[in-house]
Amino acid sequence: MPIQEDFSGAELEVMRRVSGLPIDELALSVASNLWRASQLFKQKLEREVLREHSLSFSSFSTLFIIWIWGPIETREIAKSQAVSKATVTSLLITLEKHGLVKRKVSKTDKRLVLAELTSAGRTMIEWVFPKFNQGEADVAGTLTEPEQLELARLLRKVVAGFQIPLEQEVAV
Amino acid sequence: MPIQEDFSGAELEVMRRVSGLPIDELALSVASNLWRASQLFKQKLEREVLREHSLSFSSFSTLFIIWIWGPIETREIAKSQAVSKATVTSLLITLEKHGLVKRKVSKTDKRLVLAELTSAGRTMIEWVFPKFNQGEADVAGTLTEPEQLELARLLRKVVAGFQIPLEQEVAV
DNA sequence: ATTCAAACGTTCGATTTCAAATGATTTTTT
DNA sequence: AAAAAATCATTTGAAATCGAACGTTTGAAT
Repeated sequence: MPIQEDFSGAELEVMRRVSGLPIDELALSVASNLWRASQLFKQKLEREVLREHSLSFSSFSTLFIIWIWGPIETREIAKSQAVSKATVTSLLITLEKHGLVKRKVSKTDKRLVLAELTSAGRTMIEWVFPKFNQGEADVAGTLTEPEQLELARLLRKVVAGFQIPLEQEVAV
Repeated sequence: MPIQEDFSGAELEVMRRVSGLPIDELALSVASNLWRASQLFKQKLEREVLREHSLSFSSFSTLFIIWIWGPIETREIAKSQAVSKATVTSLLITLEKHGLVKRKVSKTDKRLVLAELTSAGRTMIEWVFPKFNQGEADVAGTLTEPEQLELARLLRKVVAGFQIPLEQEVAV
C-alpha cells in the first residue's frame, strides 16, 4: 500500500519514528493535519485581516456571534465558541474596553448577562467580516468546490461526534 | 439544491443571517467547521488524557516533537508547531521547570538553543502518547476508514496551500 | 579587519485561556 | 416559608500566545 506519497515530509518522518508502536497511524494523520490546518488558518487571518483592526481571532469570533445572535447570554457565547465562561468574561471585558460591546444584566434573571454590539461594534464587524470571509475563501480555494463540500461534510461529521459523549454508556 | 440537510442548526442560522451579503458561504462553512473541530479535539484531549499528567496541549505537542526529532533547535520547534519563537521559549521554560526538558546552547553556533528530553520527559511522552493516540482514534473513529483517508488528504492539501504564499503574485 | 546586516533566543506587556473558588440569584426540597 | 441545591458570571492564579524591542552572535560587505 503506497501511502507514503500522500504524506508530507515531516509527517512521514514522524510515522517512521513511531512505527513499531501499536498506534493508529491514520488517526494520527487526521488529527495532526486537522490541528495544523486550523492553526495556520488562524494565523493567516490574524495577520492578514484582523491585526490592522486590533482584533484577535477570538475577539472577532465573539463579535461575529453577537452580531448574528443579537443580545445573547454569556453562557451561549461560551457554548457556541467552545470556550469556558471565564474566557468569555475576559473577552467581553476587552471588547467593552474597546467600545465594541455592551453588557447588561437580564431583567428576568439577574444571574444572566446579555451582550450586544455598540454601533461602533456593528460598524466594525460589518467592515471586517467580508475581508475575513475573503481570507476563508483563499484558504478553501486550495480545494476544488466538490472537495470543499466534502471537507465541510467530513468536519461536520467529526464535530457531531463530539456531541454524543456518554449516552451509549448510560444506555447499558 | 437541498444543502440545508448537510448543515447543523447553528450553521444554518448563520447562513440565513448573512445571506444577502456577497460572501462565500461554502468557504465560511469549511472554515467554521475546521475551527470548531480543532477546538473540540484539543479540549477533549486536554480533559481526557493530558490533564491527569498536568500537561497542556501545547506542552504535549512540544514534548512530542522533541521526542521525535531528538535535540532540536528552538526555531524548528516553532516552525513545526506553527507558533512564534517567543511561545516556544515560554513552553520550554515551563517544561524545564517540570524537569521534562533540558536546553543547551549549540557549540557550533552560539545563537542557537537545542532542546532535548530528560529521562523523565522520555518516560512521560512514552507513557502519554499511546493514550493520546487512543483519543485521536476515538475522534477519527466517527468516520469510516475511507473517510478518514479522504479527510487527511484534504487537510494536507489545505496545509500545503499555506506554504506558497506570494509566488503567484510575484509571477505577474 | 571593521563595519553592517541578518538571524537567533529572550524579555516585555497585553490578551487569551482554563480550572477552581467565590458571590449572587434562582430553583428545588423539605 | 425556610433550607438546600443548582446555576450564573466573575475573580484569581497560572500558563499560553503574540508582536515588538533587545542583546548576542554570526555572516557579508567594504
